[in-house]
Formats: sequence, structure tokens, C-alpha cells
Amino acid sequence: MSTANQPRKILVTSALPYANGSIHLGHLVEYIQTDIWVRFQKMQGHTVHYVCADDTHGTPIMLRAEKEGVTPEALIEAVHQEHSADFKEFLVEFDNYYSTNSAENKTLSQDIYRKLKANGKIATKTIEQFFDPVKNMFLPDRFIKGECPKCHAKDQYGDSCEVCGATYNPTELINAYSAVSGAAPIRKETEHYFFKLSECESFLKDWTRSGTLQGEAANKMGEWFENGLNDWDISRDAPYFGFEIPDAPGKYFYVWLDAPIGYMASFKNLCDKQGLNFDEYWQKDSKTELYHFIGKDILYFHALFWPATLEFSGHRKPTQIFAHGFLTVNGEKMSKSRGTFITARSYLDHINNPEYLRYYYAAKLNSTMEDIDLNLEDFVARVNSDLVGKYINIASRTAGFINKRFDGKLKPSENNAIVAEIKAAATAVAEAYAEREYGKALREIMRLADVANGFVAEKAPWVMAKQAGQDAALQEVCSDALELFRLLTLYLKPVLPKLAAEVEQFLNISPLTWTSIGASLTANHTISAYEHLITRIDPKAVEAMTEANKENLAATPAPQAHSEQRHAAHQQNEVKAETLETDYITIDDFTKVDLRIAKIVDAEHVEGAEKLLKLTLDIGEEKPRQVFAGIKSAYDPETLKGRLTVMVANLAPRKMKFGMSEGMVLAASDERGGPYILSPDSGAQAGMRVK
RNA sequence: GGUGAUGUAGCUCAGCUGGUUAGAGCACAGGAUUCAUAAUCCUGGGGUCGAGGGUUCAAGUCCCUCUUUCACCA
Repeated sequence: MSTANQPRKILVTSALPYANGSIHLGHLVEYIQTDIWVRFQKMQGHTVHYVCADDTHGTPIMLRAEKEGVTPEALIEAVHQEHSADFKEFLVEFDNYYSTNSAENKTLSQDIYRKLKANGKIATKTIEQFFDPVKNMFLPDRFIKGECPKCHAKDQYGDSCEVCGATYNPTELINAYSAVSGAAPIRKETEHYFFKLSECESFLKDWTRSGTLQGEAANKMGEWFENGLNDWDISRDAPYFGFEIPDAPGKYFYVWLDAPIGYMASFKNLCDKQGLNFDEYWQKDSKTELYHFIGKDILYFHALFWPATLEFSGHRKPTQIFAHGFLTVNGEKMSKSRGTFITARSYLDHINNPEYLRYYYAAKLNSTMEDIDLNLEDFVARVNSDLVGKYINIASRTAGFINKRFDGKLKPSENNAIVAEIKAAATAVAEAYAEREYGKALREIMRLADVANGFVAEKAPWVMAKQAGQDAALQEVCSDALELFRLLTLYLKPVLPKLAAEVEQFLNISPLTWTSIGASLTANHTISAYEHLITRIDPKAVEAMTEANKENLAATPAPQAHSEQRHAAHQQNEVKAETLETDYITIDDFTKVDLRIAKIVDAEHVEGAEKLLKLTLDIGEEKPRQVFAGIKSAYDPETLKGRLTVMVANLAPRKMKFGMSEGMVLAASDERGGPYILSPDSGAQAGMRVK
């Protein structure tokens, strides 16, 4: 990507936050990352539209509204107000912040659906799903609760246990009940609509490898292709809060169908308000650019479903998708009990300045999908040192002389080498921003701030101030220092827009853009009086913030542990949960398993495998079996050779990445350790049946 | 179980396609300075670059094995 001089037309989105909860510091990583990029591109003189919206549909919203005794519309309106206010205060400047529950989105979603259907990409299939007989509705996994089949913890969700971490199907829960009504769910058939993603494979393979994804992301997508693409279930049965599917009474679009179309709808709304040409941005051969900033957890939706949806409904595809990692706080997942699950609002209540967080995130962000860590101690140290100690200090230590001694008038030198050096860094800084290497950009900028402070220290204007006849030199040094400060402000402006605006006012200059680098503060230019622009963070404020969030824990019920995005990603599995299981098996069931004593004739490491060993097992057959076993962590292959163990001999052979596995070795393990493979008592011979 | 990441000074992180005695900021120690909200400047201590093996004239950087942490998928 170049920082070229040609003005570009760019449409940028951030992922749509779900209208079911508050914005927290994790969300803000993405919005701040996007906002910095957008502001940078705008400073470059490009035409940029940054749109977003609340993601408003789905079962969780419907049920929450019901619980609160309001309509879904009222609920999402209130959340929209809250989200908008949060973003505004964090200086996330959308050109439009809309809602997926809009007329535009309904029209676009239905239109796109019709085109997909006309292109033969829609199919129907009857599936079986859990149904709440009291509430008369089908239940997503997360609304089925029960006792964990592994550790017997009560009230666990349908897909995994939060106590022991086990994952399972909702069918395995003991005494399953509907989280909505408490009734025991029953299985019921229903007709669903599917988008035939399986037919889009060759298109998607090309698309995901054409430079549209980060390298790591493209690798990850490779997994999906290896397993083959499943058709995508895009319908949900009434009652559902969403858009009805055309010509399908009682069927609604699944929220993930209309959510990304919400990007288009928000832009459509902006076009209507500002007279922009919608089709220029979305038609098949659009020359404009389209970028989606997302979290790595929703890559699947944006790199598979979304481009396929666009392609087969006759639209353009995204230029690039930028996925970022998650936020950890003090090196760990955000946690209510540690007080590190911090909402945007709570941050604002305790730390008066949102730009500190913007700065810290920017200092940590790069173009990869790595997680970033908000270390609260480091946060305080970094902001205080970089922003107050280094950057702001340059103005603070020199502006006083200009104001007191020269009536605010500047007189810069003709050729200052330091000024030239800092101007010369513009390209490197711009490239780093464009590539989303904000950490790199800020490291460079702070290095320049060090250079600027070194310049002031070397010239020692305070010495000049005490010597007669040094007035001109004093004015020149301080003027140059303020020019350095101006340039540093310009470089920091995408990250610190509010502070930059205050500096512009202080320096009495028009808003800085990238072309302002060529300009300079000139002789006789008058600046305003300097007032402290920012103050240091008091570590006590941070402490108070985490304390306050701990208190909230006691006061409010724990939030839904599963994010809407995580849940969304699970939707593919809902369809798969089909076989019901009972607690007991019969002797016949057991004898189906052909267990044999096996002699390990050979064992070796598998190149490239993390946990596997390749075993060659003699069970008295002509040819030994080759079995891959996940016991590498516990056994050295050499020590296994010659041992007897137990294997499942009639397990269907399975093709693994490293070859065929013709059986399975039994081993014991749980959280206390393992795996420990089994050994028969002495006397057993290879090939004996275990029963 | 699979996949992708990850492990570099006390802390947070840089180290591009392998090449001089491994870097920065913070923290710490000593000195300078006092214009600036204890800020700034100079100097210094501190790392067997997760562990082991290999390739190479040369590896933090490539390969293999083990291991840490995380995420996604199953």
C-alpha cells in the first residue's frame, strides 16, 4: 500500500458492536485502531468515509427486551444512544453511525437475498433443532442449560462448561432445560434456508489468497478449505427479531446475514444525506477502496460469507480485511473479579482523558493479529513519560520565553538542521501509519521528541535569557523548538486529535494536514499564551478504576460469558448436533469395540506435529498397524518400543495430516496429569482381545 | 486433538530477506541542569535472545525435537 499522492476514494468500516451490551476497552482497540487509520488517510487528503452501526438483531436482543419489559426497538435505541456517546468521547469519529434495524438495511438484505436466489445460491433443508415447548420457540445452544456431563457443575451452557472447561453438545447436558422458560427442550424439525457456500469454494480460494488478507489470516482460512465448506444456515424461525425472508412467512434472516450488509446500509444512509454515489462504491467493478477492520474471531464471516455474498449478488468485494488481536489487561483476559473488565464509561469516569488510552493502544498496535496487552502500570508510566515528559514538555519549556520576552512573536532560524531532520522523517511515519504499524510510528515520533529535547538542552535558552545581548538567539531557539513541536503534533494528530486541535489553537495555526509539513512557522507569527495542555495520570485513578469495577461485580449479575460473536461463530455447529445420547450402553454396544493387546514395535516423532507420535503396532495381523497417538508430551518414543498396550482395532481408519491412522491407543488423563497409556498384566500377548 | 501465533534486560516491546561487542522506552544507579507540573541532558549496571540439537565461514534471525502462554477450530 502506498501513501501515494493521488487522492483515493476509500470506504472504511469497523465491526458492528452488538446492541446487547456496553462498549468496553476490548472493543475500543478496534475502533481506535480504525479511527487512527481513517484520520491519517484524511490528513493525506484522501476522500474517506468511515461507517459503522449497531448490530441489532437476533434472539439475545429479543429476549433481553422482553425481560426488561420494553420493545426491541426501544432497547436498541437506548443502546444506540449509549454507544454513540461512548464513541464520541473516545474521539472515534464515524461519518455515519447507524443501525442494522433500518429501512435501508432491510431493502438491501432482501435485495441481496433475491439476487443470491436468482443465482441459484439458496437452498432449503429440513433440520432438527431444540425447541422450547412452553415458549414456542427454537433455542440457540446458548439458551440451553443444564448440568455438565463431565464435572456435574450446575447451570452450564449448551456448548461448554465454564467450571471444568469441557466442550460437548447440548444433547449431552444432564437435565437440560431452556434458559428462557425452564422447560425441558424437545427436538423438532423445521425448514431452514441455506446459502450454498460449498459452491463458492474456488472463488473463495482465489479471493482469500489474492492479497486481501494478512498472511496469518490467509493461512488460517486454509483450514476451512481443508475441511470443506459447509452451506451456511441463514434463516431462523419466528419469533425472531430481524428481517423477514421474502416469500417465506415466519422465516427470518439470521443476524449474521444482515449484519455485514449493515455496512452498506449505513453507507447508503450517508449517501442519501450527503448526495454521494452509492453505486460508485459498491458496484461490481468499483474503482474505490473498501476496508474492513475486524477482530480475528469474526474472520470467518468476513473472509468467507461476506465476499461470497457480495460476489454472487453482483457487488464488489472488499479491498482488504484487517484483523486485529484481542486485548488482555495486565497479561490476562479481562476479568470481572480482577476489576479489569472495564467499560468505556468506567474509564471515562476515572481517567479524564481518552487520548491517553488512544496513545497507549497506538503504541502497542501493529498490523498483525497478535493480542495486545494493556498493562496498567506501563500505561501510566508510558503516557506520563512520553506525552507529558517528552512531547508536551517541548512547548512547555520554551513557550514561556516567547510569550514573556517577545510578546508571543516568533522568529525561527533559516536553516535548522534539527527541523530538517524531523521533517525528513515524514515519509517513514506516514508509511508506518498506512501499514497500521502504529507502534513503529510512535517509536519514531518519540525518538524525534528526544532529539527535540536534546536540541533545547544543548542550546540552553535559560542561559541566554540571563545574558545581555542574547535576545535574538533566545527567540530563535525557542521559535525553532516550537516548530519542532508543531511537526511532532502533526505526526501525532491521527492518534491525539483533540490535543492537536488545542495545539493548533495555541500555535494559532490552521488545522494541520500532511501537507503542512512543507509549511513552517514564520517570522512575526504570533502564538497564544501557553496553558498546560495535559496533566499526568495519577496511578491512584487507575487503581480506583479497577476497584470500582470489582465493586460492580457484586452489584450486578455476571454478564453472559459468551460474546455474541463467539456465539455467532458457533451457529454452524447448531445444525450438527443431532444424535441423542443416553446414559447407559448395552453389552452389544460395548462388544462393537474391538480392543486388542498391541505390541509397540516402533515409535517415532512425527515431523511437524505438535503432539503426535507415530506408532507401529503388532496385533497379530500380517501387517502391523500404523497409529498416530497424541502422547508426545508424556513419552519418549525410545522408551515405548517393545511395550504392550491396548488399542481399538476396529476404529474406522482416519486420514490425518501425516498419514493414515489405523486405530487408536488408549490412555488416561485429566487435569491431574497424563496421558498415561495402558499396559496389560504380564502374560498377555499381542493380538489378544480385551473384553 | 488440529491449526495459527507466542516466549528477547525487573516491566512493556523493537530487531527487515542470517553478518561487526543484541537494541529502545520505563524502572534502577551516578553525574549535569533548573526553562519546563520531580520534567530534561549525559553516563552506567543489567539479557547464556524459553530449552536442547542441527545447517552455515556466520543464527535471536533458517531446520528438527521438547517446552510456555494465547487464540481459533474440533
